[in-house]
Amino acid sequence: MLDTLSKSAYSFQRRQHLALPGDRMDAVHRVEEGWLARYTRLPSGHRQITGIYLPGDYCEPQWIIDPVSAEWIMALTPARTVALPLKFIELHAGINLDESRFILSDLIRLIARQSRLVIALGRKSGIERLASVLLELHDRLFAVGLRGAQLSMPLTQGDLSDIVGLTPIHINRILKGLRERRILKVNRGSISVLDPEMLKLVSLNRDLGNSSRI
Amino acid sequence: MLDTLSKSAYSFQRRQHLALPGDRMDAVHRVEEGWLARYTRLPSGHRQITGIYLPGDYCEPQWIIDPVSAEWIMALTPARTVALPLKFIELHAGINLDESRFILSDLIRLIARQSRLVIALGRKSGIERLASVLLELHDRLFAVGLRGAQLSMPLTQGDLSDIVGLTPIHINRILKGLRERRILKVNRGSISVLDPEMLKLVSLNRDLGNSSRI
DNA sequence: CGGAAGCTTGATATAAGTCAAGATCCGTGG
DNA sequence: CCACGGATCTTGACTTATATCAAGCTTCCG
Repeated sequence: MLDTLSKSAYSFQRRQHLALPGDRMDAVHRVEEGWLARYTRLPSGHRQITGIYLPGDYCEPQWIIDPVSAEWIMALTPARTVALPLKFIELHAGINLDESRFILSDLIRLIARQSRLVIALGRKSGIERLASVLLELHDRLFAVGLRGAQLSMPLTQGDLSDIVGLTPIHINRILKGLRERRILKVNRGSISVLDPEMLKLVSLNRDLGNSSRI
Repeated sequence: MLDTLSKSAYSFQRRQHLALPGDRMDAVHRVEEGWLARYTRLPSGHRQITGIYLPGDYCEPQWIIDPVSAEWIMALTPARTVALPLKFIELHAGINLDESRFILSDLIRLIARQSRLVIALGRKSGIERLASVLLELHDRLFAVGLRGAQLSMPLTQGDLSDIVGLTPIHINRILKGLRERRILKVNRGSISVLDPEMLKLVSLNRDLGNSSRI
């Protein structure tokens, strides 16, 4: 009973922020529906997205340790979350141990995802980066049981460019190639993966990615 | 007494590994001396460094939550660490609370550093990336009280290229420019920051970085 | 119906990579 | 003590991936 009382539902419109840098938070949010992003703005005005939260993820699990937001957290689509107040998931209090363990293990996944993004941005070509990111999102959706139409990814070409650090124009050209090769289905504001195996190959192999001349 | 008994000292030669991916760890290491790096290898053979550990840092604080190493951990210089066995820093056990809090707050810093690296790799030019990374390392060294000669950074141009995701050749050219502008002192295998304020400006401003024609 | 957000494509510019050749330093074995 | 070989650094010439600039198109929504 305490448990249900302690949780409350939130909903966000597209582009609405869940947190701003410096905000002191009193809850970790579990995403029920929709997509969120954490991002930073540079002096140049550019935006870099440093992580994506999907349904089932805890949004900013590190708030369990330090409840101050370090970045902007924004809904990429209309979204619903459940707020899990920090006072009910105190680390050493012996209450809600399960929930706190889930959150901490999500924290591990967050770190692993950030590492993979560093690797993609540091050492992969444009097409490989894009393929890596799309494949990872596809697999994460699949893993939480979202199939069929739900597997379509509500990302703008501008969003993608802010994840992989490329120009929207260049994203467009890469997507064109992958669409023509029947690896992706690309609509305005959404992308779906038609051929995950092929996408995997593209994400790994520079030469494969480049060969538009087959 | 228990406390001293539970900690043991390790030392590593340059290039020696502290952990390999998949290793099950039984301790978090606190770095006493020297530099360590976490990195991943790509199919192409390239290496991407995803983080640097300096004296005072806990090496892989996430092992407190999941004691399986996700990446290679290697000494960049001869290094000494103290191993803090996980069984003595059980999260919810109420023992060694202080140490466990330190480790967890280090985890937060790890995430923040990874985010900054993503931002640098995604949205900054070569010179800005290099400046950001060098400045961050400089500031971290300074913050733990390493001054003077200790502030010199034992990084090879190859190491730097694997941090910022650029060719060693290109690193060399960028360093040349920064050396000529008296912002850095560059020796074989080590770099020191002569002018942190200027380096800060370079790390923020694309135009400033480009202007070799002053 | 109009305007904004998003997408598409072409032409050109530029940052960074690649290839090539040496130079310099450093540890190690004879 | 010296010679050798490997790692590291340096520089030049050329190539390529990606950015920039420019223009127009499409879809959606108020």
